[in-house]
Amino acid sequence: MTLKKTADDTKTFILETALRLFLSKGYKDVSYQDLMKKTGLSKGAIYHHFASKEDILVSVFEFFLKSAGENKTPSPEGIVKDIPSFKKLFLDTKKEQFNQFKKMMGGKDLQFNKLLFFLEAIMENKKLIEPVEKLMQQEISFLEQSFKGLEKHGKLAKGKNRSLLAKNLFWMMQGAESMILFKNGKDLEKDFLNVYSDTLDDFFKMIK
Amino acid sequence: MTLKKTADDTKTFILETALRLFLSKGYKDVSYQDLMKKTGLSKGAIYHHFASKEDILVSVFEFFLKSAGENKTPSPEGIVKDIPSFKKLFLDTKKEQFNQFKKMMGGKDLQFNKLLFFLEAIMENKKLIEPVEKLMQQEISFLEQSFKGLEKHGKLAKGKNRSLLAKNLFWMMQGAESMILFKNGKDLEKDFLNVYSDTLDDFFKMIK
Amino acid sequence: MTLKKTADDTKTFILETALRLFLSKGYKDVSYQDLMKKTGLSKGAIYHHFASKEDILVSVFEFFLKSAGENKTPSPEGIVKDIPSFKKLFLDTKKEQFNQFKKMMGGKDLQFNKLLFFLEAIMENKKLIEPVEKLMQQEISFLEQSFKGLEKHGKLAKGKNRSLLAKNLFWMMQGAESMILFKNGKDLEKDFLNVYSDTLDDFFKMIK
Amino acid sequence: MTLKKTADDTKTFILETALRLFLSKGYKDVSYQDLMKKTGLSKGAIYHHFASKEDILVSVFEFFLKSAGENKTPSPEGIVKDIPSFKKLFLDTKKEQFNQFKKMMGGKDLQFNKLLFFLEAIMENKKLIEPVEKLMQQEISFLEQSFKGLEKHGKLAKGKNRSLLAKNLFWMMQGAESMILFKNGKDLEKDFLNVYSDTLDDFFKMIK
DNA sequence: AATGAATGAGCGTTCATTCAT
DNA sequence: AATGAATGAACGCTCATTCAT
Repeated sequence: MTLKKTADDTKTFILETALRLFLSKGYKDVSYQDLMKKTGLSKGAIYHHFASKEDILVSVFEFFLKSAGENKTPSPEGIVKDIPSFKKLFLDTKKEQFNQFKKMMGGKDLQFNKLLFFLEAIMENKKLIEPVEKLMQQEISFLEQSFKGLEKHGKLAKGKNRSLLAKNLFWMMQGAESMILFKNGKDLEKDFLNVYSDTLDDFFKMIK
Repeated sequence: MTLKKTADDTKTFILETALRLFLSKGYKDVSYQDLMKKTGLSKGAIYHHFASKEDILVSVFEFFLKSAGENKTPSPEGIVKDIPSFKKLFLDTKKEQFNQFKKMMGGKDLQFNKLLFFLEAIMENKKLIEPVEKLMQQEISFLEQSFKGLEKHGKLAKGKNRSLLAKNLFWMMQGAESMILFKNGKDLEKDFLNVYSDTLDDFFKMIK
Repeated sequence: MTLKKTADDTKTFILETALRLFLSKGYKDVSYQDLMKKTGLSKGAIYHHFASKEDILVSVFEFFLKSAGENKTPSPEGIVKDIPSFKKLFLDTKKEQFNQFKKMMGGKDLQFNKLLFFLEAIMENKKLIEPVEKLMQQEISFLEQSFKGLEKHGKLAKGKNRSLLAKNLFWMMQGAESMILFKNGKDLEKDFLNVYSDTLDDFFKMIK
Repeated sequence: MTLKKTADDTKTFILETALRLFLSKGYKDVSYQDLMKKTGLSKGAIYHHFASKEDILVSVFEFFLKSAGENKTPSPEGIVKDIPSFKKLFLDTKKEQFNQFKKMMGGKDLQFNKLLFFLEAIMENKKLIEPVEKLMQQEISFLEQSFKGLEKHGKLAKGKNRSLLAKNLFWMMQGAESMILFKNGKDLEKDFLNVYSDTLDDFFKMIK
């Protein structure tokens, strides 16, 4: 067992640092100066691992997607039996995602802005549109399978267009989420979880 | 009637040009160089009218909100009688907004990104949070009054929480809207209107 | 008797304002922006009265010299009878100069820096060297005549080179004065008067 | 021994160039354009070595003081035996300082203005007040020890306040020195040395 | 693998000045 | 006598990138 820092370690370390910075300040506002300061590496070292700032962005994006995709609950369909269990699963999954984020952000603050990160990334490189859409589709799938579970246990009227329900719930979540970013809450994590919980309640109230 | 260019004309002209640029490239990516090129004015002239880039942003923002707020349909409650009339009113309103935009954008391209504009503006100046929220609230109100009209004519079950319906529909719209930006459609306006139409259909299907 | 503001009034008003600014911030650091703000006039108005910033400097300089030259005690030779009367005359003259300054500076602060003003003025326009030297020569003359008075009343050994004494005392004063500017005294006027008093004492002690 | 240009070489080279420019034109009038032209380096390169223009000023100032402080005559007290030896020591010291300066200024012109440099530096950064005062105090000390030497050899009446004499002579020198700057002499060095010589003569004549 | 010296274009901003009104 | 719209050059500074070591 050796403590020697491998090239991969350094690359990953740069990616983590860059992700943290991108999420909190936005891609445009992160400079090599910032990266140097936060990584403790020289400009040359960073250029040795990544060909350009855009390269960093793309790599960070992939890194982010990989991290975000890791903690997938295997089969919501088998878990969700009724609305309370759906809600619990959803909130637990989100909590887990937050913990993942916090770990990524150095455990300190959760002052990130995913939306800005996505938008800037996509403006800089159109290739990133596809993975973002895929990520969204994954989340919609997760919801759809949950609805399937509900239906199986008679908690959702048969014949409902589950795919449509899932998509709409997802957008409602997204919209409600973005609202938090416009506000200046103290405890971002709590705000998010509250919004998720309320939105779920509202949703089921709405579809009766 | 005179053709003399007044100071206000120039200010408005700068604001229009800046709005166009901000919407298509984002605040960060618009430089005084761009503004000079597009307005035909010198840097000094622009600074004569606006104290700083941030001042331009704030002024553009107010200008944008004023423009967006002008074409308000007076009373959706009186107009909406059933779902088709709701849908027609909504789409007509959106079409009108698009025309307003297109006029603003010089009639040429509709390659704008409202979301990025809002996010960057707010990141640059927290005072802009409030007007954005107000604008959103106005749109939600519009929807709520439409639901009231529906209810009055028996097209919506009595006792429904109309405010909740309105908010959720708004978020669904927002989410669906943002999806368009991630895609690379040829005819942005048609894409938007289609999405609005589909989303409305989905919504009413969903709440039965 | 009329209250109408004449052109001369405005010119003088600009000069006073400019002098105040030059003395407190230095020529280089005073912009037309500053002049506009402090005079309440427009750029064009200032340019109407003075052809350029250098023109303002030269005019201000003449204005300053005229003001400084106005309060000349007519004949120190007739007044100075002994060292105490010399000291009194000198300090009174300086006090009078300060009052003149304070009036000029709007009665408020005495945070001026004559030395910087002279140096910058001269660097900008070599023609200003001569009047500065003349002003200095006037002050030296004042001292020389005082020494003449002392000698006449037997308070100064006959045969002393009064011109040399005057010049040296003047330089000592200048040096001591400049020292004040390097320090950050609270009460500049008191500091100056103390230094003058001490320097005079030292001087007479020195030449026995 | 290698001819490789090290980072320190470049830093020192920038400092030398900046000092030269500051002394001849004043801090305010020296731009990065000037620095680029005179050093042959790019703006970015200069910024790589110094964080800001103020940083350059402070560093130049320290560099100047270090250079000025290097050529200290060890013990004037042991060397000065009579007025001629005092005068010789003083003029030799000044000549040595001039040579140092000339070397610094590239051997070419001696069109510097120490006074303006000090004033501007101090106005830009109050921390520089202290070292300037210390430098002045060193020169006064030098004079005081010379007087001690004179006294020891009976060339100065016992009981004279040597400290006071030194301070006053220093200010006379300063005043006389500054006069040179107001004039437009052809041979600055000769002018300075003449003034020093005359002032010393005058001084000893004055205190008899 | 990593350093940091150097580049050159671009940034937002301030400046003194001109001129039509 | 006075306004203020407009100019264009210059300012200090930051940026992503290159490259010799």
